[in-house]
Amino acid sequence: VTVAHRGPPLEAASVEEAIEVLRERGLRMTAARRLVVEALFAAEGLASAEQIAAGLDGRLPGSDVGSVYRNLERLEAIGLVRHVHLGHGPGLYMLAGRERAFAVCDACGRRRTIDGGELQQVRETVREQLGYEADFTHFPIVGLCSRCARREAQQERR
Amino acid sequence: VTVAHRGPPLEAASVEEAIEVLRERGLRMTAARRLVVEALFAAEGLASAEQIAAGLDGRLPGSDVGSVYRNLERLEAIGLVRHVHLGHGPGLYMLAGRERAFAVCDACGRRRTIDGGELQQVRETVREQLGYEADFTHFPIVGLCSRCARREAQQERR
DNA sequence: TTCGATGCAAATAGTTTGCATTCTA
DNA sequence: TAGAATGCAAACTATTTGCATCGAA
Repeated sequence: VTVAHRGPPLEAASVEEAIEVLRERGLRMTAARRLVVEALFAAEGLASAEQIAAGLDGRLPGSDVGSVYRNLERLEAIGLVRHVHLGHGPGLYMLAGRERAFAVCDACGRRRTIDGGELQQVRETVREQLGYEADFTHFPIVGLCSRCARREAQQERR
Repeated sequence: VTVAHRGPPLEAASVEEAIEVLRERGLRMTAARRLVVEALFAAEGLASAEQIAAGLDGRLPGSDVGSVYRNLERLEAIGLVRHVHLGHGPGLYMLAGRERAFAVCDACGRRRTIDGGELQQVRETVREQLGYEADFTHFPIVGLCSRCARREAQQERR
């Protein structure tokens, strides 16, 4: 299953920087590995293992899915990469770096990126109410976006 | 994938009541269907499709997994059942009824049930901060439970 | 020259689906 | 007795793993 990385995520600003981190952690630099890292930078957001293996639709060389999974796992173990589950599809991978969460609307399905700062208050409230140090980076916040909430309220009024 | 049920969940206090609801919704009552409902009542919490099909380890007759999935889907569509994804395993099903959420600790893995009331404040904060009408019933709140948070803080101090 | 990493294929887990048959309403 | 639901098996999606081979350090 997933190897949880404890401690702060690693921030890599470029492919080269990420590769340097890999080396420091004792991982070898190979073509397949480089591809995974490049794909994650190129994706500018989220990508599934399948997409990475396919070279993001042929934009990059790509490689074997099995190896992609193994590499994502290793990169995740050292804190360079993490993944989210936004719904019922495949897990989606991203560079760890800055804290970012997601909100998915139950009605329209649109998803929104949430900056870590926007969650400070929410985390504070969760701490008070539940005594939990919440981390909203693995699963999204699911619910109704303001637009859909408004629409649903209207429909009920009829 | 999942058929989202919109509107309030249905509360059924007993197997008989649930069956009545099924009938009202035009669903036929069959042995396999009854088993799914009985299993969910007997589970007193969460159960996977596989577990239900196995009759909760032989305590109940059980039936075909495919049919169990189909039935869970139908029951979910009418709002009698819902499911959660607590981690990387199979989806876990429960009777819809009362609002309940889950919190899972990243470190010790323990999970806790959260009553809907405990989340009012949190939902309020999410509304203020993100403009979202959050629903914490599909994915758990992940993070560190107070005990593990304390332990981690101690270890860092060293 | 040694292991770590790869590619390929097979295995596994979870879930969905096609179809002939059964059974409820 | 029409059509909803079942059981069984096959298909499918996401992910993991065994193993012979390759290549980075």
